[in-house]
Amino acid sequence: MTTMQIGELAERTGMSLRSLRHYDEIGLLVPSARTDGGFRLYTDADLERLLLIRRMKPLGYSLDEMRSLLAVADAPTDDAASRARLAEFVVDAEGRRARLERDLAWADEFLELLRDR
Amino acid sequence: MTTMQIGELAERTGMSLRSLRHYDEIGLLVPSARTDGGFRLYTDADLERLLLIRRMKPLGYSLDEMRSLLAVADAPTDDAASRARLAEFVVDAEGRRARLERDLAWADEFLELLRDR
DNA sequence: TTGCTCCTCACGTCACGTGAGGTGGC
DNA sequence: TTGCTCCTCACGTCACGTGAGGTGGC
Repeated sequence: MTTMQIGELAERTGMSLRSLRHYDEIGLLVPSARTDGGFRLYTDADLERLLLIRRMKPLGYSLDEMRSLLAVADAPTDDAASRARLAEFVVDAEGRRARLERDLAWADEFLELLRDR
Repeated sequence: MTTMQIGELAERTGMSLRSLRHYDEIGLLVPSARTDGGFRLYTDADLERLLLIRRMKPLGYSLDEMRSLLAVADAPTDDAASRARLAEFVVDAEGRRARLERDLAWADEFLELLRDR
């Protein structure tokens, strides 16, 4: 199993070391292993999870909500309750997506105004 | 001169009362007047300024940066130094705009993954 | 006069940033 | 062995949220 230290994970994802340590502290992204000396070791699965987190950030989820969503996404697909919760998340995410697109439109209005000066 | 109280401004822009009071505290958006009793009174010009602020928010400016940018935008157009600073802001804003669009693309990746489950 | 809207403290929160002081590993 | 990377506190910051307790204005 190939692993990487926190610095490599940070560089590959553009996240800060502090953010990764924070995600560990609150249990959002706990490294799969540690060296005897205490260095965090991340696997490719950890990297994938972090990329999911990174994709969720623009939608404005709190770290707590991300943890819930990842828990539901990791749950077995044949569990009815989990499927229902997942469906709720999708509806919510679509609302957030619409707001993000509205934000982009606002930003473009701003750029137009700025260029017109 | 027609004015409005903080509640109306909040409702018309979707901002919280607390945010508007905060913008007043730090000098980002100071109401043009107050009643004798101390109620904030906002003009249409104040509303326009707030709409500008709202358009800047998605680009991730700090409130301090917004204040600087608004100061430059309000400066006379024939001042060479101001024009130069404005041009810098435009370059910076375009970089932020690109990042925002990248964020939207990431969000869409997330939605795809979520729907595929 | 009654509510509804507004006011000012002032402490709390969320997601980290930023040193300080110390140690692990190729 | 040297230096670069990592570690854990722990306080600071930014943009507000959230009461508490009190007052203004149609």
